[in-house]
Amino acid sequence: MPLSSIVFYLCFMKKELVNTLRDFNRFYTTVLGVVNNHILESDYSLTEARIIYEVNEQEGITARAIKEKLQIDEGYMSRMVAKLVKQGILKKNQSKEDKRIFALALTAKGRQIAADINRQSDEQVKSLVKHLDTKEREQLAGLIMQVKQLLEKGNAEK
Amino acid sequence: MPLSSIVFYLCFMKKELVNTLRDFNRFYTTVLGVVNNHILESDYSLTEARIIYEVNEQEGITARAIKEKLQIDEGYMSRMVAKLVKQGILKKNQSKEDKRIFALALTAKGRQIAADINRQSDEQVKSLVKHLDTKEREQLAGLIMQVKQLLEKGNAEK
DNA sequence: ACACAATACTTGACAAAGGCAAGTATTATG
DNA sequence: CATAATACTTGCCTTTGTCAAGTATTGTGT
Repeated sequence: MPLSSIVFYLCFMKKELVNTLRDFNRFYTTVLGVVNNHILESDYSLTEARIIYEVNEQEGITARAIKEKLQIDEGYMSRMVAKLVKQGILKKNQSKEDKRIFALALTAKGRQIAADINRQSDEQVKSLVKHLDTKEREQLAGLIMQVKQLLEKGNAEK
Repeated sequence: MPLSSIVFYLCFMKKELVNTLRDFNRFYTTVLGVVNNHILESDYSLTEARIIYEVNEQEGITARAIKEKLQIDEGYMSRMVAKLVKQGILKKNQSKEDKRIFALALTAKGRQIAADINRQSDEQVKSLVKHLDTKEREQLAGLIMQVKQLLEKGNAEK
């Protein structure tokens, strides 16, 4: 039985899930704050980076879909898209079947920037786990996937 | 071998830790956004709530210590403390040995509010795991403690 | 076909949140 | 004792985000 499991067990006996989760949330709020503020050392805000990421992942996605996935205010979303279009990063293709809808896509420049942001994000995350050896990294990857899976189970966040 | 482990294994084969972690970060950014915005339905902002929490945890903590732990801008921190003092939630006790330092503490009202925020946070977190059965909850608690432990290992965030 | 509701997005006005740099008061150091 | 360092404050500013009203388009019931 590895030490971490023993530690885990002893801890678990004293705490309830809610306290554990809240503790984790506080911890991770700071982790994300640090990570996100360093991505921000690029010229794009966290929200912009997230939007660019989503469009890169799913070309043709609508502003509405992103807004719902990322929980962004509708008006703010609209402005962000307008700003990114103006900067030549995004383009809007109006649907012919429904003129209210715009399919979003990255321009060539946008794809370049998405790649940059990806690289920077990778760097940030790498520095987060730089102190871990191979075995611990594998462990961590497994753990967080399981966490996500459990939390997604009923909350239907894709 | 439980299904989740199989799923985990299959997933792991295809992804590297960095991608997994980044995916988790995107996921958890939204989770925390939702949780925090609901706490925010109380009259206090996330940052205020975090400050109140820290003072409640450790009476006599300084603004500087909180600022460093939560990674808040110094000026912003100062204003937040001033605001909370004005609202009768915090009090500042100037140290006699070093007049630059103020030991922060909650007032009676402050403790009341801390309790309210705690209750609301509990509710929020509970709704996050409401779909899980007892066994899954125990699992989750164990997982997140291990995640935190691994991430804290070299980053010296207390 | 036509009023009415719903959807997708936009815009204006505003407030909250946060960052940066200079400033004050106090204490530590060579 | 001059200088640096620490703890906190303040002014100024930008970014970020919210809310409500508005436009254009499409769906729905009669």
